[in-house]
Amino acid sequence: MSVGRTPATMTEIAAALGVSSATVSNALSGKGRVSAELSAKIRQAADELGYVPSHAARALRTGRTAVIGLVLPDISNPLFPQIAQAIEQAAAAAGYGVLIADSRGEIAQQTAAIGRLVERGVDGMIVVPRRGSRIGDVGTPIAIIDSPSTPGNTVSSDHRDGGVQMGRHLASLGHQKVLLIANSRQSNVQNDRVGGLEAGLGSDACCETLWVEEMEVSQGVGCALGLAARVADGYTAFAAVYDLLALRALTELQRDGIDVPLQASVSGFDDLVWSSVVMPPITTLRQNLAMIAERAVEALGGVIAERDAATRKPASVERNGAGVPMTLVIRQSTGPTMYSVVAAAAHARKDSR
Amino acid sequence: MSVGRTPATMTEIAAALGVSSATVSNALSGKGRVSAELSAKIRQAADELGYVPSHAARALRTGRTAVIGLVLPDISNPLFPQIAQAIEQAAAAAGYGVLIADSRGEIAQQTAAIGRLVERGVDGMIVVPRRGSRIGDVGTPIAIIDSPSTPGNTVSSDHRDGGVQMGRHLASLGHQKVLLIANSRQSNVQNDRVGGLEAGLGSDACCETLWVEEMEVSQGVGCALGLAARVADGYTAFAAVYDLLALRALTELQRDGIDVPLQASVSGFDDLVWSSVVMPPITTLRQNLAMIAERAVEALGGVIAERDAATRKPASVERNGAGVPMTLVIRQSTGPTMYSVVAAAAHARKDSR
DNA sequence: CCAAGGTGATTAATCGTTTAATCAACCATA
DNA sequence: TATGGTTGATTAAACGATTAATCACCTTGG
Repeated sequence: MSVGRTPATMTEIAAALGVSSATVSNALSGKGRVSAELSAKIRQAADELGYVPSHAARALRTGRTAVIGLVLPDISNPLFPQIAQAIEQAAAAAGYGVLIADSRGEIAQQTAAIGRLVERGVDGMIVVPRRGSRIGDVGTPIAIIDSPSTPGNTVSSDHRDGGVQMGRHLASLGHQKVLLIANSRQSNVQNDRVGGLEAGLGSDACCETLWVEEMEVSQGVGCALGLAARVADGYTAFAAVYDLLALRALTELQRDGIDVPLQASVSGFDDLVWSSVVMPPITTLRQNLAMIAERAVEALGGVIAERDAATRKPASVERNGAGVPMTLVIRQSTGPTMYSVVAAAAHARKDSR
Repeated sequence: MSVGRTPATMTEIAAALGVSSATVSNALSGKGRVSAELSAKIRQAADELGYVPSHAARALRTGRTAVIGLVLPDISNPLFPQIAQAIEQAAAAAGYGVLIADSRGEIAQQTAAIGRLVERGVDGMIVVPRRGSRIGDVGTPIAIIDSPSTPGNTVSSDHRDGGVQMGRHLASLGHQKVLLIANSRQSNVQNDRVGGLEAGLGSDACCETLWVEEMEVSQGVGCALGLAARVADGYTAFAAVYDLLALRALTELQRDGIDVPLQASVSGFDDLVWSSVVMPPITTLRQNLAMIAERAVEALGGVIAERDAATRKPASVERNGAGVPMTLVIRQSTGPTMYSVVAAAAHARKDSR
């Protein structure tokens, strides 16, 4: 291949064609006034010489780096890869590179990470904030991916509606007594989902929410959730607020000899990798991360454009749009309660004979 | 805060102190000859004025961007977040920013992603290659994270030794008939782990390897692995080559009413998020990703330094070091076989009376 | 007293692109 | 034939840091 060559510069192209470098710049950017024929010749020469624009020079001159930062919270979040992938793809399509910064859980680290990105001169950044934290103005355009209830330039899934969908799904299967499993009351996302679930299940359903984080302070991290007892207590479904909790519930139930979904249904959120490979595969809600990423990048691009139009205000425009819909993925971890199954079976028996 | 200010430049510092900008540069970089007192004054002024070096200008002048690229394979790999985090941390410590590039599984995408990074002028890149792919010379320093059996400038865990550790652990629990569960024969990492497991279990153990990928071509993706039948067949342990497979095995066994670890043990690799929260928590091997990342960044830094010392060869130095050790994390998914438990219980009963 | 050497600072060029300002033709209109 | 407007290209000045070359000054030794 022709790799390894010293990449040609505009000046070289200009010299090769006997024109000025300004003309080359104009031709390639399509900005100034260049005759069509010369423009074509320049483009061709650029191709032949293997011209690669110098991002550094361009950044120096224009003050824009064409790089955005991606700040992520506790990276242990298994949804992270998908978000990162989606953002990277959307950013690449919009001509941006993506610089990552991990905030390692700590809120101070989040600020530090943002600072590092700013120093590196990113044009803007997309932040998935640590739950319960607020991002201050850093003089750089920011877009936030969190929950629609977060103020600011936010884009996110419609977590509440997702909850509603799942709630309706469970209700339609006949579940009346449902345990909602969440982790932290601090999380906007989790609260939205819980709210949605309650709404979707309807007012005649009996549901309680188990906040795992609180349970763990007394019983230790990774403690059993005591779900078998709940089943004995009449609960027929466990709706977790994200798949990791769903998995925890599923395995605990199975270990205690409870059949899923025959004796109890289990559902989650986010459709993480394992959700489809465990046995039974988990019913969950998938986020449209590609769309979220696109919107985030687009929103960010908008703010960036505005900002260098009016180089006055850092202008963190509030363009909080509608939430991106989530799609329900029904698998085998949810089903009718055993009683309805039995009833239906009896019904079928009667019918068939 | 003092954010939002126009960041001061070297020229401004120089003007404020009535010295030349070259002196400021020398003082701050500690390179040229500057008197100690002037140097101190300059440093102080830099602080007060809130000097932030322009990466763009520096990059333009020196040709080095202080950014490295991180190329990842199928991003769905749940280990990815941890790798990314570790790399980011190590890179930040070494003064590098990390630009991500996702190769979305496709091998062509991998090449494209690498190309994009090169165009952006990264100083080097760290590649976690798609399994079975080889990276060509792109005229940019590269470090690879894969398996010690990969040629090139590679750093990785000692997967084989990890397998040996797990094999010994299982053997010590009395397991003689073990099913190894892997996905693809193409993967160096998986092959290393399988080899290690076989070695660790010893020659008198009976073990077979189940290649899930091959099974799925005939039975469909996500098919049952038929482990219950294996248990009936005398298998007492299932050693998966990564945690996702272990999870799949665990849930399948539990669904079929087999008690883990009483009737069968299950083990994995990588200690992914869920491994500790499922019930029972999974025995696994943890990679020392922090160390791997450090070494990768360090190795890359070395190659970069060499390259701009001798601006001749692209010099992808072969500095294939020893594998980084993995650590065995014993949890509740592995235990003695039921028979030995029964035997031990009988033994105990006899002893106590 | 002069040459040699060291020290601390400055000068000026350079990296590659962008862009405002300028200029030379050329055509059309008064 | 001047005047004015277009068109197509050039000039030259940035952007901010680095660095080789130079310079002025001071010390030291012969």
